[in-house]
Amino acid sequence: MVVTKIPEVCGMRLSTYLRVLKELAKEKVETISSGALASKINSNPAQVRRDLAYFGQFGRPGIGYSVKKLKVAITKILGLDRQWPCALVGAGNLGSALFAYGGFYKEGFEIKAVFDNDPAKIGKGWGCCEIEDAKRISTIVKQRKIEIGIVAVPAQAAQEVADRLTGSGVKAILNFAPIKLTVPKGMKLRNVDLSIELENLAYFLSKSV
Amino acid sequence: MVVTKIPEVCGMRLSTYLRVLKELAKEKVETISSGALASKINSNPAQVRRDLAYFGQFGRPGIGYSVKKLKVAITKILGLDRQWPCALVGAGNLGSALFAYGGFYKEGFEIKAVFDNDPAKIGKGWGCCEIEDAKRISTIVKQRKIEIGIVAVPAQAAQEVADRLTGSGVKAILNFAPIKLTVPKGMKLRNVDLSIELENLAYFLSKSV
DNA sequence: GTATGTGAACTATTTCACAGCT
DNA sequence: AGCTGTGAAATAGTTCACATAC
Repeated sequence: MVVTKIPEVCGMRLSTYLRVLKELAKEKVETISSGALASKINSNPAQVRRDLAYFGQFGRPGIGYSVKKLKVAITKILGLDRQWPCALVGAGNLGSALFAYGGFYKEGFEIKAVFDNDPAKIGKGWGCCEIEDAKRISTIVKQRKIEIGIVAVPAQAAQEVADRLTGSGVKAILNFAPIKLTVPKGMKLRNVDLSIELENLAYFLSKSV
Repeated sequence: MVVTKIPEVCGMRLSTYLRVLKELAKEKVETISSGALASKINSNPAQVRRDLAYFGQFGRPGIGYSVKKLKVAITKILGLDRQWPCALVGAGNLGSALFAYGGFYKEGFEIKAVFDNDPAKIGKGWGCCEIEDAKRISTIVKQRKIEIGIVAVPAQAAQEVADRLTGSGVKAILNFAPIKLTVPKGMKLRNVDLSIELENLAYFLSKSV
């Protein structure tokens, strides 16, 4: 196939395919067609086939896709065939929720350090981690070869945290602070903004009246 | 202007514009150009002008946009000029974080009820709310005229919760459970999936190697 | 018959570029 | 001069439809 630009959203969809495939694997389903896969999520057969075709030829005409093989293939495409050492900054409510949320660990995202700047929290044991002083981000990130930073601090502290993370070699940041972070070029940044999600609902509700 | 279809992502961008405008209003800035606004977020002047033009003519050639007027206009477009009664289902870690996160209330999203199915939690006071039995969702949602449901329960409980919410007149759902919810047509659904966000980072990191 | 992979058609969205207003 | 609003062009992404493989 000719080299084609892969749409930005494709990665996101691969994640959802993978989730379905894992479910199917558990149920011992052996093969699945693009149509059947599409109907399990909000999609259509052509979209599924196209998305997969960007990365190779995984299916067999007349048969469909081998659940097991496709699962392995997508896991690899998404880079989930390895561990990703993460640091969580912010041990407040949101930080706790993220830490407790088991979903990360399962996919290879291992929280190797937790930081906060509240003296009352520093030193407390937290699962396997001990909460450490945010001042020590640089040292520890380098030491533990952390690659992804999760920013769960208030807006006004977020940029400084991001600077420390990027300055210590983190390659990507998942930002929960409701602020636009400035990061060096080449750094991957994703924002999850809870207010904006709700506002978006309000927008659609208002429109449809 | 000719009636044009408004891109899906436009609402999301309006939210970010609004955030900047609020900041500017605080700083007593009176007007701003599309270029200056664009440079404050990751955008460009043409995009900003186009987004605003979908909804009317808010700017003045040679001058720019009145910060105050544009703020009011976008607030209205996004449906944030009113209160949105919300129900939070799930009083676990994530639920707590969402409840504690003040950002909602500020924008008119008022959490009018909190539900859980854990007997140890039911009855406990939680800020102004009392945690109520998830069995009572229907009654209370109707009673309090709740319009938006926030689902912060484990995946296996999410569909049932969603069914109860939609069955009691909720018009939109913000879903944090890592599962594809099925909702009646016309219902607005947004998903925030923490694992998928992280997976997406991993995907981009893997690609760029 | 069934289902893939993929050019080609189509649709959506962004960006250019400029007439016209302040 | 500076900046908006908007046709038109360019780019991105989705869906069709069919040759081909099982």
